[in-house]
Amino acid sequence: MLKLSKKAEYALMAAKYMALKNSSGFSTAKEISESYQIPYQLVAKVLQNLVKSDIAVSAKGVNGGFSLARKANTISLIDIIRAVETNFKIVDCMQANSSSADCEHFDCCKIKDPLAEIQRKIDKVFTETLLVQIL
Amino acid sequence: MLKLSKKAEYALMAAKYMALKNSSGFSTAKEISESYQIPYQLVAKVLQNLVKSDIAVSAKGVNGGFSLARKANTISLIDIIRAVETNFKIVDCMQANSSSADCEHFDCCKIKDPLAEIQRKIDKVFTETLLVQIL
DNA sequence: TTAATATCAGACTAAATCAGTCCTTTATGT
DNA sequence: ACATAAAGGACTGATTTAGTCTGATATTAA
Repeated sequence: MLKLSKKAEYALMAAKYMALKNSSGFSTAKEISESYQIPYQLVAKVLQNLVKSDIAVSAKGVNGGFSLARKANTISLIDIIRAVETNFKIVDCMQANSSSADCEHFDCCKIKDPLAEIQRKIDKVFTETLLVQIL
Repeated sequence: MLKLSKKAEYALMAAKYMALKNSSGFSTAKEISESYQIPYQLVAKVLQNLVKSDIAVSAKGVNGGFSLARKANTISLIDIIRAVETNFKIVDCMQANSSSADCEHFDCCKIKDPLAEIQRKIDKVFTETLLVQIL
């Protein structure tokens, strides 16, 4: 269906929230969750994913929270989405080491190469759009 | 996850099969199913969808089957995909008449407009790729 | 040093979607 | 009539996604 997951949506929203808050300290998961009506646990997970991918930094404890690790004009949407989506591919066989194990049509498939080109173009769209452009 | 459905894959494969067969008569669902190892019932449904969208024509009975309604250089991939996918949108609120009923963040959502632009670019990729280019 | 706050992390459940199957009907050519 | 093949609807099972629950760890402030 070519739909983004909720995790990807929440990641974009959370990144935008932090970018708008600028350098004025940390944003907590609770704060973002309540501002955007996103389930707390979910947005918390997403924020942790952003930290793991070095898009955000975190601080534990009182007055802690999350903030962006870099400026919004150095973060592309594909960075954010890949932080929460392991398999951002239009078909499974686009994966790096895919084989006939991933697709029963692997050998007789006639649309692999054209789809790879489309995949490349879609990646390009998300790569070229920077966080600063969605503020 | 931004993945194409199997139906979309099968539709592209079936369209390609018919295009390659050129004007030399009909292709049956059974024939395509066996050539590409696609479940018969599924590819049959997909072919029916292509007929409904005027991408293919069909003939019942002995010697019947399916063939393309137009030349491969006049059919874009988005035509084929939309024939089998009702909701080809990266987020639900991209739907024509969407409202807060479709998204609990409809009013507080801060990423709708940028995503609409991305949607437009993705549509463009599929619109500009013609069936003839995947043969 | 205790209480409150907030991230970190993994297991788990529920809901939704997708893929595939089954069955019946309708139409066509031999 | 009979074989073939599309049309179409209902249904099931599998997979994926969304969301929840529970507990641990780290930090600050009183």
